Amino acid sequence: MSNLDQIAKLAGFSKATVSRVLNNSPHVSPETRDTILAIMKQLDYVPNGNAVSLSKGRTLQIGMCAEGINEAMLPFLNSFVETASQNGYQTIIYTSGGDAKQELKAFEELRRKRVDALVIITCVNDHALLGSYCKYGPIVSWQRMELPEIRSVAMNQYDGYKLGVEHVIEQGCTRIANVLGRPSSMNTLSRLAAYEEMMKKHHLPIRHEWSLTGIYSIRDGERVVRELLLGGGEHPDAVLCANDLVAAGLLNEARRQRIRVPEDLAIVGFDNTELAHTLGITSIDNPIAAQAQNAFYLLLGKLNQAESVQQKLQFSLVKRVTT
Amino acid sequence: MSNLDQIAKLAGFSKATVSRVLNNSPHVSPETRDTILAIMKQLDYVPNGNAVSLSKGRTLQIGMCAEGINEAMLPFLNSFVETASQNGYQTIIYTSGGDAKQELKAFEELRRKRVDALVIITCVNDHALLGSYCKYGPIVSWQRMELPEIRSVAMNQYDGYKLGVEHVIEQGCTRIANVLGRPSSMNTLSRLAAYEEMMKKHHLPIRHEWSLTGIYSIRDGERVVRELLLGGGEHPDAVLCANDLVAAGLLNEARRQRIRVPEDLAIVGFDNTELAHTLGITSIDNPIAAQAQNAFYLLLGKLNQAESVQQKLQFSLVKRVTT
DNA sequence: TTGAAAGCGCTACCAA
DNA sequence: TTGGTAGCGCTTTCAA
Repeated sequence: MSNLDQIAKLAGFSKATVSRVLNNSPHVSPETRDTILAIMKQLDYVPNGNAVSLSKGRTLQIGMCAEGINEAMLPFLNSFVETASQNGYQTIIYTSGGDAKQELKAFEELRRKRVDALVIITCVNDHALLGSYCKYGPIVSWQRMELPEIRSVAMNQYDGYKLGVEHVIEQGCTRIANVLGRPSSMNTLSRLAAYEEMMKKHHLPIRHEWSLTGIYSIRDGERVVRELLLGGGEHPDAVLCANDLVAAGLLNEARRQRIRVPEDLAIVGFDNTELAHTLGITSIDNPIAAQAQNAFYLLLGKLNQAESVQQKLQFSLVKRVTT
Repeated sequence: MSNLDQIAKLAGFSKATVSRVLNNSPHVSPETRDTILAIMKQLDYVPNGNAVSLSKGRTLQIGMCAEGINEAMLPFLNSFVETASQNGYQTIIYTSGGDAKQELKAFEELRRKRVDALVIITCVNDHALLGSYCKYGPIVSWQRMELPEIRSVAMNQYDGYKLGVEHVIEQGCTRIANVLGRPSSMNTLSRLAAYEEMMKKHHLPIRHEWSLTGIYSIRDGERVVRELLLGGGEHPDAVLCANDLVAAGLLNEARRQRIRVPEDLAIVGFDNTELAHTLGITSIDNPIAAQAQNAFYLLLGKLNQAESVQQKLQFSLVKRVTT
């Protein structure tokens, strides 16, 4: 493995000049540049990334923090990784499995200067604690946060959820249930607020036992059918789901139980993923890839002390056969 | 931001001693250690990751190369990231979007010592070219490779596919179609070989127009129904799918077209993912998470010049309602 | 047990 | 346009 020193010696120039060639400095004569480039090629030279990072004080690496990666995050992840890459940044994944200690390691890596910035997909630590890491570098979040220091690129799901509630009401549903994710996350609270407002506006009854939380996956969705639709008493005639996975599980199990969709039960997903399209699930479109781009450019802006232009985004409802 | 030098000065010891404390060297007296640790805590000190990497010549980072991340890779990705993390290694994602030039950047990062090793999920460059990067660090692959230098942790799908073909034949199917992924990948070839062998063994006709390639996603699976099952003439009575996504698309579209499953058409997926479970798709179980662990330990072994123990793995068929 | 000093490989400032 | 040199922050031998 050759290094700058060797190149400099062989070419008969100083390390400084070789470094200039490496960094495309205009202050190098064409002949000198050619000579040096030739030697580099000959020795199969590439600069050592760690040395560059140490010297420059920047790694061109961005950390991505999540409990674990699932389908719902894929559009965000792919879009972020690609956007970053186009701008010369690599993405390091830190998954915590929901362990707060483990999660904190990602933030420590920011402090240790292994990454220049951090993007949170989901996090479990106290937000204020995480916010204290902002002094080590820019942090942005997908998950909505309670602090001003860590901006979130996610949209206020209040607006999106309202579309869903409005839609099933228009379809004639009156007994509307919510199947939600993390119990007291901002998204859940926003959705509940939208739900309650719409229900009140239309003078429909709000039944708290029809708002379930902690539902995330296909299997969770299947379980919901048993909890919400198979017991005695009155059943909901519409369910708004935490995401399309849940909606898929719900739909599948409902059909298995001979519940007619949408006649007896309307189902609305969230995010409008490929899965919703495939299974014909009505879903609320959430422009996730664009949010990831916003996230990256927000970080890049802070890294370069420049203002970054953010795309304006909005929700929309895609009606399919489940409503 | 404090550094080693400041800690050393404040503590009244040399940098060497401070470094020893950092690296848990036994050659430090307890009192010295305590003093130094106290100062570190007081100054909120953490070592600079880049400096450590440069000095040690190792980054504790492993690159992961893929065209893009999709659901099928998630179990591998999550398992790999977690296993790596447990062993002190972080994972950097490099996606190429199928662009060979872009993909090569991941391998250049190995050469530049930004990562200690590389794991290939999928790659598009010439294998021999990629193999030439082995001199810069260990490389292992999930996708099967044609070179001995880059070992693959994937299993020979010949064995798995045979289970599938055998199964549908046992169910009484005779007109068996294959829906495959990358046209001339080793997996596709292995599957075709298994198919042909089983068909010959049972004296069943092999119809090459019933072997489709380049099918990956749910939507692709939906398309297959139109191509394979809706035209005039004879139709297959069983389809073995590239993966569970394809099987899901196929199943869904078949039902939409009023094709009875499994009476008129048996469907077998591959990988036995959550989706297959949910939709009740018979699938061939592929222990992917374990393969990811094998991949990591293979790399770790080479990094530490030690032999690594590999888990022995095998396929199995999970029968559900689509056969 | 501790310290001095020579790396690790590159950047960037100041002179020339 | 080029070179000298002092960093960047930590590790690791060699001596003491």
